[in-house]
Amino acid sequence: METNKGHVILLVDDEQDILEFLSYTLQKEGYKVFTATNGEEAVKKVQEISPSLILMDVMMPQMDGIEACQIIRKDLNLKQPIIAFLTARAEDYAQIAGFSAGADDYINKPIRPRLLISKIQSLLRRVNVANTANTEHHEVGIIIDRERFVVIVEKQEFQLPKKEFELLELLASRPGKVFNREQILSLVWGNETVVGERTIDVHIRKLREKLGESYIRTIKGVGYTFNQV
Amino acid sequence: METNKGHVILLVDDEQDILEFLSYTLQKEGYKVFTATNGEEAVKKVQEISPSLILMDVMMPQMDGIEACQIIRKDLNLKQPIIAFLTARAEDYAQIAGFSAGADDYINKPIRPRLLISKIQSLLRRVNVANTANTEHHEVGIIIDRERFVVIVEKQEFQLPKKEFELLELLASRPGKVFNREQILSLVWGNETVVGERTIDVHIRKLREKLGESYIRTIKGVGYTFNQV
DNA sequence: AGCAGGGGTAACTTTGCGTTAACACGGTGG
DNA sequence: CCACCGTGTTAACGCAAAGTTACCCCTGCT
Repeated sequence: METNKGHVILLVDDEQDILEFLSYTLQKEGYKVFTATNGEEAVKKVQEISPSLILMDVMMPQMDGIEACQIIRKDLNLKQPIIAFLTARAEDYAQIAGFSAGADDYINKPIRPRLLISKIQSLLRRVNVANTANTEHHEVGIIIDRERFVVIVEKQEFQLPKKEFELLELLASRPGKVFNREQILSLVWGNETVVGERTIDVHIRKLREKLGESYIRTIKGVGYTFNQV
Repeated sequence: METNKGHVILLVDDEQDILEFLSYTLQKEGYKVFTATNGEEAVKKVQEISPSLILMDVMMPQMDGIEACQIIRKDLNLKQPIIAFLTARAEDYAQIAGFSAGADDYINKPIRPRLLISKIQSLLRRVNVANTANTEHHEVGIIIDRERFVVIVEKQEFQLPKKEFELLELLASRPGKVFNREQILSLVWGNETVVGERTIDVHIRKLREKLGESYIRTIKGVGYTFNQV
């Protein structure tokens, strides 16, 4: 899936071994990877390369991850990246502090590569949605907030059930693109699960009921698309 | 960083060499350092100087660290300091006892100065986080006081048990963010401990019972979130 | 020993999401 | 004009997730 490629990831850890290992793993997946060995350096790099995602150790010399996180979050000139902390066990409190400092997720050491990749994918999917949503939402008037699991349409906030949310998230991730039923099924439901075709219609119906008729358009014989304009 | 300065640290160890060495290291970083050579002395000093942080050896003559820790924790008149034990590696058991006596962390000997500094910074940040959290949550109508382990909702004060407190603390650390069960389990319970899924529900229930129904919202199939507004 | 409270589990209930089934409707081609 | 296809719409049902309650074990205190 070429949507994974091209994302810029910043790795921050004081241990060279870990940096190399992760760097290798992620580059193999097609990401552009940059590194830093402490918080101070990380903040500088963020300004230079404006990454989509930061994977950062909590405990580091010079400036630790939480402090760096706070600084990045406060800088309104930055394109805000997703920040995930790497933590060893027994640092529970640091994790909590991490959340209140503005972290989006955490990943526990020791790192399992496969799990890491899949977490990264799901984190980066947010960006697609958030970005397109943010840029488009002025025109479209819709905001999809995955973190809070709410959708805001014309200043009205909706709390959608899981599947409806995921479906909307998919469609809105690329406004104008027509998703066919096969794609929708495999992206929202997954490749294994087999459900009847009518299921999609029903969820579309519920979405239209809540958001209004104008957001999702049917292309007969093809699929559905999230309305631009 | 300015926030580090001005913190009062109490060192407790029976070996004069260590006291001097640590004293020197920490003073160089800008902390105000006091010392004691046994538990008894430590307890007295705490009352006098009311430190933010205590670094204390476990094994000491007169009164050992664990006993001193218990006494300090029980004294409700004290501004509760953060307590970290200094331990040799072979004292695993003492560490466990230390946590149940109310310790916040432990630091293994031999002490690596840089690591020590960074740990201290992260420990002391708790105080800051707790403080900022207090002000933030005023809007929400809830105050979470980590120092006194107390939650205040609409002017009513609650003494929560540890697990309930930690769970609430996590959720409230980022109002609006949805935490899934996996995250909750690993952040509140830790990664190794395996507890049944229903355990979370039960604690959520107890919290709702005490705080009222409106603070914690369930997002079915996703997780829980602390309500804004 | 006895008691109290925290923490966890087990078992049952409740809820509401996701899915299906059944039918309606409109366009299209034979 | 009607048979068919793709989709819209609604109601109903089953099931998994969350709620709830009671109970047990452990620890600490008296």
